[in-house]
Amino acid sequence: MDWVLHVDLDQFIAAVEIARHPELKGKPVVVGGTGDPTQRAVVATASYEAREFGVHSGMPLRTAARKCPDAIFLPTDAPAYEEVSDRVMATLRDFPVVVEVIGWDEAFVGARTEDPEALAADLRAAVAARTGMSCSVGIGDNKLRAKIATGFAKPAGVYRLTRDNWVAVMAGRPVGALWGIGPKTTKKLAELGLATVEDLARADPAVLAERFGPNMGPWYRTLALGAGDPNVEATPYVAKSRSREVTFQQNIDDHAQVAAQVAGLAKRVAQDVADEGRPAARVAVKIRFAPFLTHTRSITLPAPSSDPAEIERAALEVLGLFDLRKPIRLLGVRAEFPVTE
DNA sequence: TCTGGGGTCCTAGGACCC
DNA sequence: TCTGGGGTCCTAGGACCC
Repeated sequence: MDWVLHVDLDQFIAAVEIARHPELKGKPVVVGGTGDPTQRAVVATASYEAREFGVHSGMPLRTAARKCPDAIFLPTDAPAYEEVSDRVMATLRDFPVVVEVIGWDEAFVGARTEDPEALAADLRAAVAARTGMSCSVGIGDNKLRAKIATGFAKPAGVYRLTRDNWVAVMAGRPVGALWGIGPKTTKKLAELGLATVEDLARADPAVLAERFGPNMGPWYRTLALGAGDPNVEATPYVAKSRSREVTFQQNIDDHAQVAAQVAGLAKRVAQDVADEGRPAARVAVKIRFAPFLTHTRSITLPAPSSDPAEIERAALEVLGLFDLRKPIRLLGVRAEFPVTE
């Protein structure tokens, strides 16, 4: 029968660093930003040893340094991770399966087999042999179940989650265990008295629609039932937008400096748009004011354009829509491609 | 715990048109 | 006078994910 496997590399970024610095093996390693834990940046990945101290992805480096003072801090090196990631994905594609890449360190694998555990073991062995990377594999009858199964497989394991064991495994777990329900939605669901997956599965779709909208509300309930997309597709990724943003180590408030930064980001975005070979239809500017207030303004271009001068001009026009009296900690520029193409 | 960078999708209100 | 109903586009913001 048809299966969805979710392959997820274990502590991927830290694993790449440890592979090329073997002396780090067994030590708490934290990768993020420039590797300077006094800077404004967050943890990209922490090794399992660092996680023992409560360090996790997304945590400010400063906080990580406080929790784990002996950790080794390393800068993020995207090209190195991309190179290893490409080799992992190529390894998966060597199997008679469909591979859908969903990030540097994970992919869905669609396969027709009578023994998905054997396939998972073969994938794990091939990835380890070809790249030195350890991965975990979730087996499911759709993407949602496969993805959640991986959490139970980690580290370096395999786990199967299907309609047969969904209720037994998931019913009592908090709604946040579902892929697509984060902290904010968890809180709102709790206000409706819905804390567990079973609570959500039994909830009235009309009540959920009232609270979360006509699509999202009922969709949350289908997540709780374990419903998901069973189709794995190898179709290449087509970007809908390209963006660049920068957080300043010290807030800026000089208008000329702000305009220069926006122009610089616009130039980088314009290059990305040119590389894409498709014109942009909209240009947006994002500003995060101190302490942490984020606003976005955007305009539709008179006509889709790949012209760097036009994209820069549009970004500066959008910048003019903001009230710039507060200090700024982040600036971003985004170009969006036309919806229909 | 003073909170990156790069994305996606959904919601909702107002404009504008018939 | 104080008023419909639907459709689409534009824009801002929220939430989530890796």
